[in-house]
Amino acid sequence: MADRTTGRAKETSLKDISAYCGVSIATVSKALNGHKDVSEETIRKIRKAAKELGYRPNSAAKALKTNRTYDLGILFVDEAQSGLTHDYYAALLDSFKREAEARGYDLTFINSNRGEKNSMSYLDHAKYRGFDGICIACVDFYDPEVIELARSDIPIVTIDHVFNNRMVVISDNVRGMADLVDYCCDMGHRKIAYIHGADSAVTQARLSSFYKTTYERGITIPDEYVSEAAYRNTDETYRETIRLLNLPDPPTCILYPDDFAAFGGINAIHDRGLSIPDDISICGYDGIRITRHITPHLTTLRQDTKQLGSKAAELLITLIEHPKTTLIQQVMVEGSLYKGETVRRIQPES
Amino acid sequence: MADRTTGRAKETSLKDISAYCGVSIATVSKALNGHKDVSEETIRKIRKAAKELGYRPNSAAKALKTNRTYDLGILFVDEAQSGLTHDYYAALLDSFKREAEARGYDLTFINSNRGEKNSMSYLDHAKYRGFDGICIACVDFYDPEVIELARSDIPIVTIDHVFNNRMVVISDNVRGMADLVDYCCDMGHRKIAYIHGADSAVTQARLSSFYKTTYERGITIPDEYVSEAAYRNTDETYRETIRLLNLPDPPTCILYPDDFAAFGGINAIHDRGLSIPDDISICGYDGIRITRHITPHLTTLRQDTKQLGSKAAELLITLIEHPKTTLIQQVMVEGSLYKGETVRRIQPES
DNA sequence: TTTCATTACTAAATCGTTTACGATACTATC
DNA sequence: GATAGTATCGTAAACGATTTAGTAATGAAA
Repeated sequence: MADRTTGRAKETSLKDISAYCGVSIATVSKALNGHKDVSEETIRKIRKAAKELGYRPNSAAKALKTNRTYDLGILFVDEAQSGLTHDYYAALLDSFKREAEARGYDLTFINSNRGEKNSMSYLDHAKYRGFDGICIACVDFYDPEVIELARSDIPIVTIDHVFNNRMVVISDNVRGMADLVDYCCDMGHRKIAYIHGADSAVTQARLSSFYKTTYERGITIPDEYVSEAAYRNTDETYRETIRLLNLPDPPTCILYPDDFAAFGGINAIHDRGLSIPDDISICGYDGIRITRHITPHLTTLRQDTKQLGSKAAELLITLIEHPKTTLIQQVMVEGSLYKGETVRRIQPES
Repeated sequence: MADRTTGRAKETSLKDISAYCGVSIATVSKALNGHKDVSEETIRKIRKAAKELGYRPNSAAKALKTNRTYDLGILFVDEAQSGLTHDYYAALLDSFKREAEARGYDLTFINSNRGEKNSMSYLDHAKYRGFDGICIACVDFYDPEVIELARSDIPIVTIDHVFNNRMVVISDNVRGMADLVDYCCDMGHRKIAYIHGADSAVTQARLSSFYKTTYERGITIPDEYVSEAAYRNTDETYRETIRLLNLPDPPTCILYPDDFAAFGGINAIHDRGLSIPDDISICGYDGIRITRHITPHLTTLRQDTKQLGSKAAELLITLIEHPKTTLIQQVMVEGSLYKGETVRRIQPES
């Protein structure tokens, strides 16, 4: 028999098995789900029949009855350039996906079809699909729709942004930036500039850590050594790098918002006829793959995306499966310094 | 009232609205779905109640009844390194996602939880979730499970691999490689080497196009100019590049499997103290973002991922919504040559 | 012999929708 | 005034599963 609307063959259901085996639907269900009040023999019979008839459970029916979908929603907005095509987030998503799937959960993108006839808010969409839990990773955290979602009663884990009373996995940007700055100082640099990314919780953490660490090392950072450039924007870092190089007292080391943006600086430095790291040292941030495949290898702070993603999935699923006993927590994931070759050891001026 | 298993509040259903408005559930359903046998007034009343009570449809119930999920499965296996963290595929997925969501479809990853207690084949999983359609993008196309899926009765679109009687969107690798080779020839190169990727339909298309185009330009390619290196593997391209440079009669131009792999060649060339493009010319393939942000800009063939992804989604959804009238087709998407700066104009030897 | 557990099974309700079909009332036509 | 047509709404079955409560049979304990 074929479905009228899709034209596809009808799938076999519990009813078919029950008719085939001469037992009730309830027994079939229980047998297949491993309940104990079914005899060994009927279990065998039913299992065999299920295989023969090509039975596959129906997630919609199961979800309708149990209120569990074993499907996780991921909010991953790829406006402009952050998102799927962003190495850091892509790696995060990949790791999250792996862990979730290993634990028996599927992944579906959350979206609000703005502009569509039946557009829904993120929350509407999440409720509509009945996600067991949600991961908010790459998004404008001040978007009202995101906040609405974060305030809902759906289990949620967030990455790199703290919401009140919600689970969160954060990359330790304070420690990361401190490691980076410490390394530069250890290499003898005292004139360190920082071109930081656009304002966000992440940026703030890195920026304050930058100031704190340099201060602790007895370094005073002149205002003109610190400026802003959008993440992953090479044009802006190019411009800011030129500005830094033009300074009467230019820095000996420049920190960039991220690895990709660092390429803007690399170009600016080369265009000036200078060489890295002989004439000037640079650092990226993130530790994307390409940094280890260029010469000289880019000095950077590698964020542990594998850990971040899998930990997020682990926490979220624990929260879903043990809502009472799981307490909301905040997990910090350390990155690791990748020394690379773009920071040269210099003799500090006396 | 709260759900016993999840502890979450119960969602309002059509029944609640029907009670609230004093009409039948059927009328509420019809009113909300825009059927014409409901009076304007009751529609208004029901719409208002739905808003007040915070009604949200339940996708599981809808799917159960209608056999339509408005959910698309994507097969996107990220073994080793191809997949989410692969620029080309990530861009593809992004574009596919955009188009699908704009047309009212969600995206869920297909996976077979191998090794898990309830592991399913790709097909089992797809049937279980009831996807309306499937996109197979980045995967081993000779995997028996993939073939089983491709033979099923589910609407499918494939990217870059032709299955019998299935829709497919392919990047024109023949034309792309021809454009690339032609450009190199136009720049005066006659000693062109090609380090191609591992065997696949894509590789074969590029390789045969490479031979055909060079032949047409009157160039004979010695066997030692052609060798293999895995895609996105810089170590292997490094090794092969060194080999090429050691040749008694080395090439003046080297073509790489992809942009990323080209970095292995770049390193090898620099390590030899040679410069690009003054001493040797190189080309990548794909047109990933970074190629336009390094100096010199990498000459490459930019694949139109935006078009590939959106076209795939468009075709698939058309097939889903008009199964009778839609004929299976094969769509070819042209890439575009990005000239960059890594191929130098030379005087061909006489 | 009666009583009580235990085992193996079933009936039926239920989850939230959609939809074929029937029912009613009103209007227009002859 | 009988008939047909139209507009509006309701009844009830169905989708495929889970689960509660209950039945029937068996054996053991009293």
